[in-house]
Amino acid sequence: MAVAKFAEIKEHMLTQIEIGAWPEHSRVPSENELAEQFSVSRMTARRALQELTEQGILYRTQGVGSFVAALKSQSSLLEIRNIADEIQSRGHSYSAQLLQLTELPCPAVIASALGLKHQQQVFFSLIVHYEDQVPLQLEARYVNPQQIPDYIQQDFSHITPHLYLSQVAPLTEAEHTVEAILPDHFTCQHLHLKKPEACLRLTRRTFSRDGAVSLAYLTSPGSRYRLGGHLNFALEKRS
Amino acid sequence: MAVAKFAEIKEHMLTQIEIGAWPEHSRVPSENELAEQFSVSRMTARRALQELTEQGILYRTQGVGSFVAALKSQSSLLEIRNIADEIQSRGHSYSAQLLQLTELPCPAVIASALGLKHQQQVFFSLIVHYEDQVPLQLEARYVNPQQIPDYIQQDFSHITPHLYLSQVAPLTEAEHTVEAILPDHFTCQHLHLKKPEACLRLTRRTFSRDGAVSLAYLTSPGSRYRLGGHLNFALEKRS
DNA sequence: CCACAAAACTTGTATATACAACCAAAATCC
DNA sequence: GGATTTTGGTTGTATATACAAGTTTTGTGG
Repeated sequence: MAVAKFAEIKEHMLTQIEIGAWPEHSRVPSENELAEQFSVSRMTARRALQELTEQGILYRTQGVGSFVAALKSQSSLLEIRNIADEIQSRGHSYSAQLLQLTELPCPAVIASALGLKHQQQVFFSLIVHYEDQVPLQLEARYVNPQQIPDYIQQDFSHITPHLYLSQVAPLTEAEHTVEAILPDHFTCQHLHLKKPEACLRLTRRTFSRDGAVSLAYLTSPGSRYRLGGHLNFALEKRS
Repeated sequence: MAVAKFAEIKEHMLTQIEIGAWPEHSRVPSENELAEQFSVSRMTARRALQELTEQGILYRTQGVGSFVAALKSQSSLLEIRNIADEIQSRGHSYSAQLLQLTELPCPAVIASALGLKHQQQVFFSLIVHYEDQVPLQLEARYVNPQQIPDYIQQDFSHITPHLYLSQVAPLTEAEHTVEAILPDHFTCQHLHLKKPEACLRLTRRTFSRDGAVSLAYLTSPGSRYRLGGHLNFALEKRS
């Protein structure tokens, strides 16, 4: 089977929603109707409806029917984005300046976060990301050399570390913490802040199947950046 | 059927994982084995495995088997928590002080966020949350009176607005933005800050089936609070 | 011993069927 | 007209079966 039938049905339904043929809160065909239209069993049609529901694209009520969910929840998950994409999608120009790309002995905090031994060598990169020539984010990143041995050979003026890493080592998870801090002198300098102002610091630890890959500290001035737009957390509870 | 069979199987498997009987990356019973153990059809056993996989608790490989996923991804989603629970789960004492609970004409920003008309009446509450007598968060909340007409009659010294709202109007979505700000004088006062320091401001808009329910501004000092612990964003991409 | 084939087992997809639970609208009764 | 019951449609759960697709183990032939 080239492509699964339930996937074809999903495709079709997504298209209908995207082109506006099925507006928000409108009713979509029932399981039986879809089954007949696509000449499949009800269970197969059901699977398409089911998965779209899990993705938050439909909602269903027993005894009533299936409906198109509000679009605002759409872009939803998957917000581990590349800052370059993020800036460009706002229609602004992106550039970056590489300040450091070295190998250094691992500080204790980093070692425990990456599952390395203290003083073991670790890759370190320091980059400033600019939006329209204004510094938007200072990225300090530690990378596990056991998992990404070629990290230090990359040209990070053309590709962001995050994009490179996600190409080389498919992420399985990412762990975040967000803090509000007053930046030190060094950070202020690179972010072109005349005096310290409240900054967001996003700490991001990424994992692949084989363990922790990298630990990044992403610091952005509060006046220039905010996190989210819509960070949609899932509300699903374990059943 | 009191409780669905597939749910019982999930329960059993979750227990085994939680008590450590099935460690990380260990193999769990196959579809056929589960089907026999629980005297159900393979399709029912499959559903249990399937849903646990979608929740990130298992991972499966065709032709190989099903395995327990790494625990670090566990607590994961569902981080729309009650601040009272959050504090108490850290073993600290929680208390709250209600500063205001009124009805007022809707500012334009709030109106558009809640889908109300400008100057229409809206409920407003202002609360300080304390952890061990130290102010941890200032909560300013606007509530849609069309959806929650009884909001203003509640006793928020015994129940947090968020908990009350989630009981009355089941959330379907929540939208967040996170900013770093320097608080104004008023906020400093209520958070017992002698001088302004970097604060996290989480803006949370919640929705139920019928639209926007409430808009909350949650401000916490950066020195006392950080967001996440582990905000695990899902990496699932639409198929 | 090694290479290859076959078997056994796993998950993935699909079907046909049955009944339960739920809801809304239509029909009926009073 | 209004309350009640019936009916038909919808989603939810469960089963038995079949075959496809992938991996590992076993067996066989050389």
